[in-house]
Amino acid sequence: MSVAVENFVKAVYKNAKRTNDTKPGIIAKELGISNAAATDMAKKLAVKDLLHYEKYQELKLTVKGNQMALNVIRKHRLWESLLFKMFDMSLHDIHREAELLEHQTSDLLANKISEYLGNPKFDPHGDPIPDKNGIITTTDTSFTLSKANEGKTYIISRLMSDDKEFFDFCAQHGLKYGNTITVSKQFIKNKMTQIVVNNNTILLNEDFSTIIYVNENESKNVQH
Amino acid sequence: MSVAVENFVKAVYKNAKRTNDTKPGIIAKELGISNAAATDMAKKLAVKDLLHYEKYQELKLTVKGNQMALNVIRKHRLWESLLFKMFDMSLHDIHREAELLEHQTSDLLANKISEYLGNPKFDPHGDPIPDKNGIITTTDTSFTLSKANEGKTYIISRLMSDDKEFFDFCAQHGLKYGNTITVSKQFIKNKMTQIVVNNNTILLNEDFSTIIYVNENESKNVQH
DNA sequence: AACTATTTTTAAGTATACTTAAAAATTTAT
DNA sequence: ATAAATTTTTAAGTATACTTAAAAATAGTT
Repeated sequence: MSVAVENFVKAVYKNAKRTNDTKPGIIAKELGISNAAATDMAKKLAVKDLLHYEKYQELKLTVKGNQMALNVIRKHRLWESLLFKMFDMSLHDIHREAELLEHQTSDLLANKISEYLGNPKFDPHGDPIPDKNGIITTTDTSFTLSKANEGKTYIISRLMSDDKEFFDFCAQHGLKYGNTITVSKQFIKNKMTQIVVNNNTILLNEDFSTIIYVNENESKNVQH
Repeated sequence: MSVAVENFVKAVYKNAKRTNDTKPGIIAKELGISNAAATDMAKKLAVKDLLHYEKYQELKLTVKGNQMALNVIRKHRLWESLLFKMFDMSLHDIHREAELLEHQTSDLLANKISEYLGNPKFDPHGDPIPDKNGIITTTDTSFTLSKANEGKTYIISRLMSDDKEFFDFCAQHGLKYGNTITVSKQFIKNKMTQIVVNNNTILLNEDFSTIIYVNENESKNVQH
């Protein structure tokens, strides 16, 4: 299946995880194409039995479409894990490379990469990696920094973003998957979170505190 | 530049290395497209200043086209080197993966891979890897097995093929880049070469003895 | 409930990378 | 040297994945 198809299916999958209003417009915005193109593609994918399409209704992946999305996501996250482990590159660069490589990777190679890495369950962003059957076994106990408690210490479990500026900020301040941070203050009214990382105090606004996910220090979720 | 363009330029480059009759037909055969499509593409690439095109004449890459070809070949051979090192996969499978990955790899990532591998000068087939400026410094002293001397021992330096059957044969008999083999007999009249690998005697016909390249045992070319 | 704004859809058109069929030129063989 | 074979080119057409513009339907607002 083509890159355009895989990306469309992936975008539908990801959107459906977040909202329950997955219509062509949102996907178009996500992929940077026109609404017309998205509607067009949706119709074509319905013919290929990748999603259910009815005029003006929500887009819903079929079982087949779901499998395809999970397979692409698996490859993306495996590539991120491999590149992160092997090379000194920014998470943002790694994400960009994985975005391309994910479409040109055989199942065989994906399995080899997974095996090499010890079949990891999370990528460097903390996102779960579906297994070869598309199954995500991990129960995610993490929550956003904005909901963390003052005075407590946490472990970063996800950096949920594609934004270069965010990753640059993270890299600069030691905000990295697996690292330990302490929440020194929650400014509820102003929606800011103050944290301590590597003995540096940083103030995060809502944009950032809601895309950084953490786990309790003693969490069972730290299996790598 | 698109995958089709990169593959076309690469095919022209490779053909020009072998023959001096690089016309659309040969490229078409190489890429598995029609002659018409090859002529068409040649015209388009001329507009992009990637090759010189004149009706019925040979296709000749411009400096820009040459650079593009070398860049793609570099990425291909780096991927082959990396996959060969990391994973237990057949050379044929590795070749197929590299054929796809080569088009989706930034220069940055290519450099990272090269660095990680210690900037190798040869890939697992023994083919030279252009450096980041497209320069191939290696002087190749290797020759085909068909031209080797009876009784002498050699080191395999290139397996020049894309053919799965050939690679399966190689894998089965220990014919691998860097391995040592002895030529026990040359059947000049019948164009066969008898070799000894791992204490096994194998008879190779012309098809195989002309795509297996070797170096003298004491060669200076064994720099990895 | 009706008007407005937004979204979705349809329709028509574009670029890329092919295809087949036939014409034109070149190459090969006698 | 000329006919036959092959290759190259041109021409017309297709599928994919988009675009813009306008019509149709839905959603939001008062």
